[in-house]
Amino acid sequence: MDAEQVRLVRKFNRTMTHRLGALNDSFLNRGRPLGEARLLYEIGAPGADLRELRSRLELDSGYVSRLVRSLERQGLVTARPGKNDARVRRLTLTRAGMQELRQLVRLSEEFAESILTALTPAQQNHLVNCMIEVERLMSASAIQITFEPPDTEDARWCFENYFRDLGDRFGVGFDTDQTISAMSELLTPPNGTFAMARLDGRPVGCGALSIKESRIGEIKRMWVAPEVRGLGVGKRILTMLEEFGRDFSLTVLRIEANRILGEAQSLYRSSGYTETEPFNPRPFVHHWFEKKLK
Amino acid sequence: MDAEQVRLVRKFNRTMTHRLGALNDSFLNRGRPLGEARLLYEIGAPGADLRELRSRLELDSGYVSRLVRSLERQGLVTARPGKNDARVRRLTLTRAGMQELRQLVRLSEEFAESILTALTPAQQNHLVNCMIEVERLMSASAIQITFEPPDTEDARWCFENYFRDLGDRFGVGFDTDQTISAMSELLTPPNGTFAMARLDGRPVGCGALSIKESRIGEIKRMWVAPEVRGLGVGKRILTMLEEFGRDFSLTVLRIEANRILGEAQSLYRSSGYTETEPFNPRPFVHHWFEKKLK
DNA sequence: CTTTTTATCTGACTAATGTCAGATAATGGA
DNA sequence: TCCATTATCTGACATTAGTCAGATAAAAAG
Repeated sequence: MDAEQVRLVRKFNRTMTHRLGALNDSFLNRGRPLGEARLLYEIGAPGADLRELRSRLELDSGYVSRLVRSLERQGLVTARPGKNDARVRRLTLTRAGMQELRQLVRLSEEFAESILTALTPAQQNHLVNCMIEVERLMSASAIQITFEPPDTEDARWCFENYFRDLGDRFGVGFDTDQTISAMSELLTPPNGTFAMARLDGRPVGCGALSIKESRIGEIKRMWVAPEVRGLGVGKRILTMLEEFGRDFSLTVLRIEANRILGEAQSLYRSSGYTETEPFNPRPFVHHWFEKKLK
Repeated sequence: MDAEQVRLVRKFNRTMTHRLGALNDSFLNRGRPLGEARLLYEIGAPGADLRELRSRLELDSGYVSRLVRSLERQGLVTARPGKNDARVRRLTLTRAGMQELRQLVRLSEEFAESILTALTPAQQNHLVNCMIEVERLMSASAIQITFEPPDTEDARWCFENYFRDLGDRFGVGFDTDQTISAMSELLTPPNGTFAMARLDGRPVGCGALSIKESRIGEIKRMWVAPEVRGLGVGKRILTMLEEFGRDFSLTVLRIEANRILGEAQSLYRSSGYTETEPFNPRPFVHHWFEKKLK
């Protein structure tokens, strides 16, 4: 690891902590405790479930409870039992709460503007582009990949995106609902497995492995969200699936690929997969890869 | 102001606050209150004056006093009266304190490394370059320019840099000491003024105006630190000096410039200065500018 | 040699932030 | 129906963070 680069990243972290700390203290902290302001901000215009806020902000349930109570007393938030599940409290902003939120948003906008106005238009553009790159590249390290059950709402969301992407590229609609539900058992051990990539809890990619005849696994449904493509997420998912394959003593992994997804093909090739005979001719599949596991 | 750009800057602020907040909470906060850890980190290997820490971290003197006391009790820091000024307490880390500091540095390095290792070498390079740009461009809005007395240590430091820059470009040494001390009175109202640009308290630029014969001011010692060049600091200093000139009913401002500093010349031209006859022929001066104040 | 300023310390507070162990009620599954 | 689980609430704490008004001593100014 290049020590100079590490130094520069640390420097960046320090100055950003300093600058953004100043932001949070002076802009969001207007007469109201920071915790309350943050909560108000996170509830936002569409409202939110208390449960969700707790996990998003990683706060103690008792603490959140009291914060919400305080916001209620100030007439900024209303809490009512959820429709589907009466245990989960649904929080929405009152009219006064919306007013406050707009105030907070305004302050945060002013801060952003104060950064931009100091620059020429060309510099503004350059700054924003660099920010986008920093965000994108830094997110790579925050992406976590874990094995998960394939029948959650998030998994379903990934599958839908996977099929939509396919459909977009081929100009064909895929009948997702049927395909998705049929899969759930096949993608659970010992029949197979399902890996999901998450960024701050939000799904941003997935991949599945289903075990066919003895010792042969088939990798499918590899999908990576557009905003994190090029960050090596696909490769990491593939590696996890291969490890699972080894643990289950598989000897060969196969992948189908189509003509259009060139990135996918080069991922497979660079991961040691070699093109073989069609092992399972199907529509929209033009290439067949396999790799022997050691 | 472009709303989309403002949105992107806000998004950047949010994700960075989130990511770096996680860093501060989980990495730097190892069994010790964050305040103490920060202080330890700021004292650092070379030690620091308590006074300096107070202003750098913007903390209440009572609060710092107690934090230091706590660190002393833990055997991490020793405080002794300063050599030059026995009021100013000099803080140094004990052996155990150094150990702790190394621990903190190590954690922060690990965090930086975890960001980099997720990327390919080319991406690492790109990320670091983007970070540098973001830091640089964001610092523009944090630079504050104020009128200050010209005989402080910081002013002196700026002057030395100014003369060093000149000397470097002409391959000549300037006798700074004599020139600097003689100036102090000329650059204080009503004889003139002195403006200093600061970034987080650190001087990063200066400019002076001295009032000559009736109604004529001469601008001199315009200097901008290399790391913030191109951010419009020179222009802002110039504008401040012009405002001062108007307040003192000056009608004309003059500037001398030399052949080599092309950036300076274009700054003057773009600020409405026009080239005139030599009003004060001197070595190393090749261009004379003036501007009528309205 | 006074007087003022500066740097720090101390005591007395307050508010914010957070933690933990039950209590309570809705839900889901056996 | 009964039981375990889940989501939240409540009370009782503890710690952290921060403020403010003097007190004290060294240094600088007059």
